[in-house]
Amino acid sequence: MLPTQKELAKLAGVSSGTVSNVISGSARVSERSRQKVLEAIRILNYQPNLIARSLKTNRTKTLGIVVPDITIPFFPKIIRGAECAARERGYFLIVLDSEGSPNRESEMVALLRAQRIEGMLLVTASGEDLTTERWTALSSSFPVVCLDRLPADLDVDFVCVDDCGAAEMAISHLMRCGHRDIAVITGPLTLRNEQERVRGYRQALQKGGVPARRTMIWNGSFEQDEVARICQNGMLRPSGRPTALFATNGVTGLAALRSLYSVGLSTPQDFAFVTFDEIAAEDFFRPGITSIVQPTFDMGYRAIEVLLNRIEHGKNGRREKVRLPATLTVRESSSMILNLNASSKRLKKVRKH
Amino acid sequence: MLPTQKELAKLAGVSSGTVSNVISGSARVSERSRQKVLEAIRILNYQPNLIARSLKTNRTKTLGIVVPDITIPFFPKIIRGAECAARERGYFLIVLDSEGSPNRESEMVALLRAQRIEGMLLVTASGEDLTTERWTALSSSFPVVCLDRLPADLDVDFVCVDDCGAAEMAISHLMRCGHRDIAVITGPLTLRNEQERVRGYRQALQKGGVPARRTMIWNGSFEQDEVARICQNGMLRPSGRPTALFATNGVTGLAALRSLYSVGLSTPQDFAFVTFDEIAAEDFFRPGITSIVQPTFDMGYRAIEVLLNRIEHGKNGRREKVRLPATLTVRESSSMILNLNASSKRLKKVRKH
DNA sequence: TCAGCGCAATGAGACGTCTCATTTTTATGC
DNA sequence: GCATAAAAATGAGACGTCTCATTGCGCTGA
Repeated sequence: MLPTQKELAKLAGVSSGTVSNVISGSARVSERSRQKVLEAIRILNYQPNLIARSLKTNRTKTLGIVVPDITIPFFPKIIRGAECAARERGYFLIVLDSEGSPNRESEMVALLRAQRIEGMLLVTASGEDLTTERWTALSSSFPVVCLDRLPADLDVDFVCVDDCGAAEMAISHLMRCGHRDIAVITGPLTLRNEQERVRGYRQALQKGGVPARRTMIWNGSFEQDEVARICQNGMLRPSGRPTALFATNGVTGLAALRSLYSVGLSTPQDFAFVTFDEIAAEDFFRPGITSIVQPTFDMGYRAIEVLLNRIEHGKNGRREKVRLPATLTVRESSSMILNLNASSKRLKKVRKH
Repeated sequence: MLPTQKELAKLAGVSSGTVSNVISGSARVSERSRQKVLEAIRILNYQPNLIARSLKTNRTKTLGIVVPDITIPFFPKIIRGAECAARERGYFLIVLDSEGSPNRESEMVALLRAQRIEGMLLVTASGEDLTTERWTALSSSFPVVCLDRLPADLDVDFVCVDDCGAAEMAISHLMRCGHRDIAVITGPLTLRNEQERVRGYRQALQKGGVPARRTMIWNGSFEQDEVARICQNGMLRPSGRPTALFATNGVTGLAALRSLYSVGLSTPQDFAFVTFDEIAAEDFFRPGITSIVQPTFDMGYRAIEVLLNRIEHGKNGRREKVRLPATLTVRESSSMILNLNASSKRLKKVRKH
């Protein structure tokens, strides 16, 4: 149906080898032959069959990226950066969604393997599940670069944000506003970067001379209901209530905020709030949410660079470990200097309801 | 490197044909041989080479989707639905981003053609540019289903929302709140669905007995600056100012809102506001924005169904034209009954600044 | 004129799979 | 035990491309 090189050869009156040489530019061809072939290409509207080429060359010029949930805005932005870098270097990018399930993640990787892709970016769905064996299985067929979420204690190429430093920056900011009782609500702590962010939280408190208390570290998840329960318990308790809340990721942060609003608490009146990731970047929405903004495009872009490095310049050699800095965008949810009296008065009213 | 059927055959002690039959299930194989082959597959960790299979069968089981901007939240949601439907039917989905450029769009389609995909969903970047010739070029190699944005006057398979009806619903809602001076800010009117949405706007006004005025129809775009200029001009003019604004898409709507807030106008105090698409779905952000919510997942899902129908059951036959209903989510940006006095007083204050 | 050289062009073969015509094995009935 | 039919297994060939060893050709200098 679609024209082949053989047909081009017949039309141009040259051999199939010459046609191939014109198309791939892999050998010298006389100007006369070249023109005849190009003309034939034009006439037949020929397009090389990448399938056949891949079979012969054993190269697909295709990369993959697996993310846990493409509808979380964080990931499309990363994908954009990755796709851009891939295209610039002449590679395709296949996007797959593991829907947060390690099983589906393995399926996706198997599919990519069957498609003979040359490398993959992985934002893993599994945290602790990513054991050495699983990692070996995942990365046995092609290079894999981890993105955002890192497997614990494995020596792999990765690109992520300086989670610890960013969290520390956020907490320091809250402390400068007068807060001492700062709670943190986390996602699943099986994820390495969640741990790092908690570490940054602790570190900032320590530097500020405030002891980190267990009752202020709320081990949450990505589940709306679970986060709601935890946050409501923590915020409405009679004593030892935090004046500020830090969420270690956007999904959890949104769930926390949603749940607290639903019981009548709001930020910044009742608690200061800072979250990793942008929830609503638009400054005219109230409350404006102070956020740690990750360099999403760059993360995707750099990750592809690391991956192609690995693909094109050897499998061995030191793993690249890239940590990009994040920035803090201060908005009203955290910008007020703490006033303990006013806030505890308001809270009493809320509790009466 | 990766094991092949030939190696399986040798290990299992059967012929390559038998191995193939076991793997593809295309012919009867004795239980004994089947077990031997399965065992060999297990031992060698064999995975079929889809490249080679595709070359032989001329089928890739791969579909494509091209969207104008993956970072607009609307599209990932569609992609999710499409990916889900594709996977259920055993197809891959390659996601590409045309970045709103018709040229890049053509490149992407060429790439997909070279990859020998079997069909494609297209949210076209070009509006008026999508002439019959261009369409023929795009769809000459495989079936194409248009999504969301439709080419004008072409008989194609498509899935979109009932744009006209949804817009009509939004405007009727505003009229029920007492508004008569309702402006509409559009995206590029080269896009067919933008036209449809304006048509719905006109239709609602007509049904309500209000003449549509040219000064109330603001022909905008996706560009922040252009939308800002238009909206600020329209909203700050001395007389004939609209009391309500309807945006025909989320990108334009966000730009409009941003620009009006930046000059001190806000909704719902100074103007009622309704937009196509969700800008911030979270109900605790103020102002809550009344929005037309499209069934994004379903759109993607249905589009794949239509596409696979076309692929698996013949290229000919009537084009499927699917229009899904959208819903209106009323929030505070439009929920107040119009009070002309209050609003004009506020406006004067704003203009003085 | 012709050997020697270098550039062009050639076309067979391979990549891993599936298909299908053919051969071999097994089962059945007498 | 043998003829026959049915079932199973076989392996060569093709898909479209690239590669590479070989051939063809024109030019140079002796």
